Amino acid sequence: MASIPSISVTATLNKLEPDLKKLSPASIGFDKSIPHQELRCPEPQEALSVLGECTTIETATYVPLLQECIDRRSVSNARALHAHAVKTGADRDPFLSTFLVNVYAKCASMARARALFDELPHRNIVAWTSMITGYAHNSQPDLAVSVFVELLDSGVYPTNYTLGAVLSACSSLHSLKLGEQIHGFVIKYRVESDTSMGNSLCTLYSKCGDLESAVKAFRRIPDKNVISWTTVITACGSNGDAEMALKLFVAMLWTDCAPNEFTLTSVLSSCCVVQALGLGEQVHSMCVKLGCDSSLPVRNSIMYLYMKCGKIGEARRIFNEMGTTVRLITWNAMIAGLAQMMDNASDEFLARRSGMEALKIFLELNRSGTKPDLFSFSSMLSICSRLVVLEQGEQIHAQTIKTGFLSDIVVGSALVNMYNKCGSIENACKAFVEMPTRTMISWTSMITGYSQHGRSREALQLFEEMRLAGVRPNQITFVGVLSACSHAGMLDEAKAYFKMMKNEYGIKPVMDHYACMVDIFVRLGRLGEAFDFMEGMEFEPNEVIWSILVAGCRSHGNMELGFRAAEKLLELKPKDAETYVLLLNMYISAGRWQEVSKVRKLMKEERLGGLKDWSWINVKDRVFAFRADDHSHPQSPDMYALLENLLEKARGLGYVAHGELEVAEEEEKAKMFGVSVHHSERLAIAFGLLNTHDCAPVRVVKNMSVCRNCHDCVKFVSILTRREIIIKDSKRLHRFRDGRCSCGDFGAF
DNA sequence: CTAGGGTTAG
Repeated sequence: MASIPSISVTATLNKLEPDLKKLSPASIGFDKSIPHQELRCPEPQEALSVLGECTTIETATYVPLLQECIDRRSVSNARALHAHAVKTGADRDPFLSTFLVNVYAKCASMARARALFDELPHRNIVAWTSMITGYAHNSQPDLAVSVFVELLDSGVYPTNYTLGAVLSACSSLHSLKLGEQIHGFVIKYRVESDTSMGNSLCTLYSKCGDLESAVKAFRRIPDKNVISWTTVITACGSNGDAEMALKLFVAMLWTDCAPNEFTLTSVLSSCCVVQALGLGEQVHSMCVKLGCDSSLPVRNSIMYLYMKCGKIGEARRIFNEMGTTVRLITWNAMIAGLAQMMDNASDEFLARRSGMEALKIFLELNRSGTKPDLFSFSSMLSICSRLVVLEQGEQIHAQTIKTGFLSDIVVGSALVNMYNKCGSIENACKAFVEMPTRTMISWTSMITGYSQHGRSREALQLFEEMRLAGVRPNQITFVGVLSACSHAGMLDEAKAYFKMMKNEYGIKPVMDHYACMVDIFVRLGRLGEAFDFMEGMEFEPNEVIWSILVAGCRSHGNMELGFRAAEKLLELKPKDAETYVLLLNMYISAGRWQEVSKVRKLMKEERLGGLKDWSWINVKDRVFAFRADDHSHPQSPDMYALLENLLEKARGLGYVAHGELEVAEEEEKAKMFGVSVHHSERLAIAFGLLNTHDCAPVRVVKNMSVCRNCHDCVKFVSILTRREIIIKDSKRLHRFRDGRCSCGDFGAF
């Protein structure tokens, strides 16, 4: 076999491109696929009329007719032919009766296959194998295995075909233990060198999550075919090693083995993971050259690739071209792609645009008469949680109840998450409790929810319950646990959990865990210890950690450490405009003008000039966007009047505006004209208060962090209006109630 | 009587 290049991923990808460009169907010796011929299948009566009234019919006459039944999956025709064979006595031929078992199995009629199998006077190995294959292919892998056990008990020897069928059952059961025992049989019966055996073993280990053994099984196949290559490429892709998948694909191209639509689909999905648009485009053109682009899975993968790489227009074009062949999975890929884009979006505008597009597509999907499934629902719930649109989320919740998909674990977890992210922890809790089964992910989701709502005690209690239930936490669970500790300033607990994570669960701490720990030290004002703790990190701290330190040093008045952290932060050249504002504010308040101009210059270099403050609010299915000091909405006079009125009352209750420095460009303008500043969230809140009923919570999304003044101000507004106000800003969720915020006042700088 | 592909949650 061709050797696999062992160079770094990006280098490999760059090197791959010229090679791929040279590719053409001829260069890899690919036969143009033969057009699929229309199958002509006679109705039962017609089939019987072919046989006529003749009573001495040989097996050979039935076989082609039964073959057509298999191709058409026609149980009724098979039954008619079977009945006819019984009448003529042809079914006494062991070959025909065995074939009939296989026909029923292939037509997914396992009950009939079993009945016939049980009546067979001589069960040969082919009949046994047909039964096992049948169960394995008809989502009854457990029955497949028990038939295999029956076979062993009856003293029959399995063949490579039989073992392949059992292995496939073990794969769908994800049972490594069982599979390894079958692997033992493979060695015992000396069928290791059989290509299909190797392929089945590769699939087994891949499905059981043992990538190393899967690759080993592949390497041991002496004559590798397309299926071997496709299997190993898929194995890498589905076990989190997309780079290896792509390397293997290139290695494959150096052999005589041509890729087919299965291979290309798998390769495209790996391109999606590493967002290799350039490579993906070449694979796309290869699909066209090889005539594989009409395959639905290939098309879906291509569309999903463009989606994931942010080419919505291109994806839409492919989607529209698919016209009437659009199936549910295509809709789902579109929605999932948009959800992904939302997560990868560099700014809130792009994220919102993708999310709103997904809502639109989901509406189209429902109107098309197609029934959404668990994939659609879980993606949509994740989109609703990101957009903080509770009403739409509730509608989807209702739809999941009606369609019965609520009992799905993934949908259930997504629902818990949606309620949490929309600020409704009570409903999240209800959804969590009502789940028929809880996985690690549902526990994690709820723990994180409590933590984000500032309910640290409940978060930690739930974590202990999870452990008691015997569910193993992962990295993300511990992020939730540690951030719960940091919210409540529980340093000792945090240290203990950090240790537990490493020692008891063998989980390596990542950046997020360190960020939580540093955050605790900073909250408690123990800045020196925060620096000491960072010494123990196995990697360089990132901009998030440094900005926590800068902000902490600033609020605790430790300027010396603050400047040190700031220098480090500047070296990293963060991509986030808000971080620069943090630095600017610090340098301005210290009168360090040299650094101020340095930061300004960096911002220009990084093209982070304009900081635009925006907030969004959903009212009755419509989205309203506001900027700072926005006067564009017809209701503006009422909104400003309401705000001034509330501010007046708030001052009476003790609200004082801090002398914060203002840097956003709107504010600079406002200062020049000597007008007061109303940040966008205030306007969105005012609009929400005016346009929703008396006790409805107001939910606002903001593209920047809430400033300290607004944060204080909203607290008073929540008292004065007796309303719950939820703001999701660029950093965290704030839920204001009765003058208090769930963030514990540590979320605003 | 075999073997392989597309969409989901924290």
